[in-house]
Amino acid sequence: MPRAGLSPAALVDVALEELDAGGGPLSIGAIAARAGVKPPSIYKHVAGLAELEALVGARIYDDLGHELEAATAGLERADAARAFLHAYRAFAVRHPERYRALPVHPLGHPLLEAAGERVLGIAARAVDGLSGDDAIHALRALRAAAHGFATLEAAGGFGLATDVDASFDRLVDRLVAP
Amino acid sequence: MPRAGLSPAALVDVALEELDAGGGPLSIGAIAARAGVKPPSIYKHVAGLAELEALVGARIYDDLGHELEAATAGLERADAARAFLHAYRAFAVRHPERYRALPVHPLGHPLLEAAGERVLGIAARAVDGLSGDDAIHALRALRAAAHGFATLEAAGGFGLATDVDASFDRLVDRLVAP
DNA sequence: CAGCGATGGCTAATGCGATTAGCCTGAGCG
DNA sequence: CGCTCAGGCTAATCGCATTAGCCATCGCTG
Repeated sequence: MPRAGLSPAALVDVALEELDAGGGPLSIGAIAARAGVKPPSIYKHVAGLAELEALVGARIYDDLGHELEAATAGLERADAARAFLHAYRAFAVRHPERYRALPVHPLGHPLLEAAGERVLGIAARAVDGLSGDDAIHALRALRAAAHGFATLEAAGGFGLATDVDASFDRLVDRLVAP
Repeated sequence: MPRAGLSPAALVDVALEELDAGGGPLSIGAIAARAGVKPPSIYKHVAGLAELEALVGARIYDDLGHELEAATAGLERADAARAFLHAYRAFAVRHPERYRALPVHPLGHPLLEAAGERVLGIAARAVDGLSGDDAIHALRALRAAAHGFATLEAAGGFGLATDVDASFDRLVDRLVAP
C-alpha cells in the first residue's frame, strides 16, 4: 500500500474540490474516495469530520480574507466599504458551495476564530473614521447586507431575470450613502 | 398499544417543540421520543425526515407570514417596508431555532412553495408603488437585509454589547430612505 | 353483537456513514 | 541490516434512518 501523501492541508484541498463538485455536504467517504484512500485512513490526519469541516471553513475564511484585503487595500471610508461589499459578494458568486460551507458564526471556535476575526477586522477597517457606536452600527449593517445578499444569491434565491448586479449596486449605494 | 393520536400536523407541533428545545437538527428518534412513540411509527404519518422537515419549514413560513401580514396590514410604501423589516427580525429573535430551520430557498419545493411565496408576496406589497425593476431591486434589498440581519442575530453573531435594536433601526433607515 | 378492513402501534432487520480497534508494511534512520 | 512508526488497510461497532412484517385497536357494517 503506497503512501498517499496526505496531510491536513492536503485533505482540505481535496475537501474543497469535493465541495466545488457540488453534491451537498462533505462526508468522510467522499473525501476518502477522492483522495484515493479508504475512509479510516482519513483519521490518521484529522480527528474527524467535524475537525475537517472546521479546517475547511478556516481555509475558506482565509481565502475570502485575502480577497477582501486585496480589494480594500489603500481605500478608506465609503470607498473601502464599497470595495468590501463587492469583493464579498464576488467571492460568494464565484464559489457558492464554499460560501454555503462557511459557518455563520466563526468566533468562539478555536480553529475558525483567527480567520473569522481577520475578515471581521477588514470590515471594521471599512467603517473606520466613524466613532464608537456608529462604527458598530455600520459594521453590523455591512455584515448583514453582505451576508444576506451573498446567502440568497449562493442559494439561487433570486429567481427573476432582472439584473442582480444592479440590485446589489443599489443596495450598496443605500448602505454607503453619506 | 394505545393510539397516540398523531397526524402530520401533530408531528409538526412536536417537531417545533423539539426545535425550540434546542439540541440541533431534527431527528426521527428525538421526535418519536417526544411524541411518546417508537421511531418507526413516525413513518405511518410522514414519508420520512425530509418530508417532515419540509412540513416544519412550511409551518414556520406560515407563521412568519401571518405575523408579517398582521404587521404590514393597511400600511404602504416606506411604512410597510419598515413594518415588514421589524416584524421579520422580531420573529427571528423570538424563535431563533425556528428561523434557523427555515430553508433559504423555499421556492421550487412542492411543500414549501406556497408558504414561501406568501411571505415573498407580503414583501412585494411593501415595495409597491415602485415601477418594474425598481420594485425588484427594492425587494431584493429588503430580503437580503432582513435575512442577513436575522441570520446573524439568530446565530448569536453580534457579540458586542452595543444595542442591536439601534443597529437594526439604522439599517432600516438606510433601506427605506426616500 | 360479531366480523372485518384500515389504521397505527411495535419489534426485528437492513443499510449507510462515522468512527474505532488492531494489523501490517515499507520508508527512513541508526 | 534491522528497528520504529507513520500511515495504509480490513473488520468491527455504533447511531441513525428506513423498511418489513406482525398484531392490536378502531369504526363501521351486516
